[in-house]
Amino acid sequence: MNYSSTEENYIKAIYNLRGNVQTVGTNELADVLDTKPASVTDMLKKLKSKKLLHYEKYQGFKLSPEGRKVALGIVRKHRLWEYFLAEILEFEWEEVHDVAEELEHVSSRKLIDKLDEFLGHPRFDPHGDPIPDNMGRIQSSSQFCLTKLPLNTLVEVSSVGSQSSEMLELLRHRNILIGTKLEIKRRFGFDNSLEVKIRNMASFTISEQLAQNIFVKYARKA
Amino acid sequence: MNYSSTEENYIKAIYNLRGNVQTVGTNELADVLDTKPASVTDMLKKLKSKKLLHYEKYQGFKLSPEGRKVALGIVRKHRLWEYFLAEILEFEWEEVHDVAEELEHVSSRKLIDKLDEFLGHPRFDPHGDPIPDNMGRIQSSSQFCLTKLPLNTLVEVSSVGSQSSEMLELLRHRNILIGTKLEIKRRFGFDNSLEVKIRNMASFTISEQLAQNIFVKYARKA
DNA sequence: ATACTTTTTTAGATTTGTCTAAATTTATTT
DNA sequence: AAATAAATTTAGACAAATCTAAAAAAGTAT
Repeated sequence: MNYSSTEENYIKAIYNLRGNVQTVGTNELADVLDTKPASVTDMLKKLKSKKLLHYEKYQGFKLSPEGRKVALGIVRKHRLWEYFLAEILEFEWEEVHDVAEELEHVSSRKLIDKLDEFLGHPRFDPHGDPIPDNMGRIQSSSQFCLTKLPLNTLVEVSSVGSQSSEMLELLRHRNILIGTKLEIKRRFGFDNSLEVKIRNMASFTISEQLAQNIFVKYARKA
Repeated sequence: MNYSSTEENYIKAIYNLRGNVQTVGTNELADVLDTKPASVTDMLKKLKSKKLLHYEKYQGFKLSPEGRKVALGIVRKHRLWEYFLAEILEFEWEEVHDVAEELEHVSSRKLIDKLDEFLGHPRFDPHGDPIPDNMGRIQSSSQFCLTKLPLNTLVEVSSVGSQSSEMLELLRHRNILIGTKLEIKRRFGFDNSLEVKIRNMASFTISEQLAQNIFVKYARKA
């Protein structure tokens, strides 16, 4: 099945609003899509008739399994394009979102799988959000980017966002490896650099660019 | 100004039908756009009101200078994406067109200029058609691809479509340089390979892939 | 120059996605 | 539980791009 850009934007917005768990409201969706509630209602009927969501009037709505699959496909495209723009075309990371909003609606399946391959199957986009694979599987959300970590919380490094040898060299030099336990002591607003503490070591600071490529999960204090 | 995908497709089709010289007919345009003459008439009025073409009813139409500028912008995007698909993502050259039809409507100017830079400012797409530069200048049409050359016509190599060192090495080995005079003696339909003759040398064959990267202009017999 | 054919345009309808304004349902107060 | 507020849906309209069927203009033939 192929869906219009508008339909895709609705699906994606519903997905982004609530992974898929709770129910979403009409006003809320109108708000993020920058449109009117009446327009949302019209589209909901259409998406329901295409079996992309569960919807009963006045009762809210949520994606169906099929709708979720579509959403993950769009998210995959969006995040791969963001990665391409930032890593290959050297866009600043704040600039990538709007362009990716357009690119994500290009429909060729082969395009996106070839792009994925060319990029080396990255698992996270420049914002640290996970990229679904070509089967629609997404990294468990218990993992997140170091840039989003609250202070003084012990976590364990679970993956890195790129395989560039320069970055891996830097990580090795800092003694940051998969499984390393660390916490953030301070955040400097000026350049978003972070002061990092690893047990038994003096704390040190790392740049925002590096932090964006480090993904962690909560560590049991054990 | 930003134009809809549909408007862009009309502009591009008019441009492709006649560089910009003669007048185009309604039926003819309906035909290449796979739509009906009545729809074409409607769109002509709209494009005229936007000053993208000269049009008087029943008298045919052609692009205005502004329309031509828009057309060249779209052609540039189309051909750069084709080049990207073929050279970077390793699409077969017959596959690139349809995907580029979608990508060409992505509007970011920065995207296309960064892409151009990343690709090394290629001057020809995988079909041998020239890529307009970011000022809308296009290689003079007196230059064309070796694959489109009639038999037994003396031409002079004027440029090559890629700078890959492997290809340049092969060209050097064949004694094909910018300025080399040659003619095509035979075309083999099976694999589209070409038998090439350079003065004072035994003729030899070159592959379709290589021919696609050789651009020539008519040589004065001098 | 009259009749026929082809091309082009008009008129009116359709689809998609949107809107406003009014009506309806659900939720919250008191 | 009645009144009020908030969220949601309906009804009717609009713009973009398309279509069909019919009318008008241009071109061609005899």
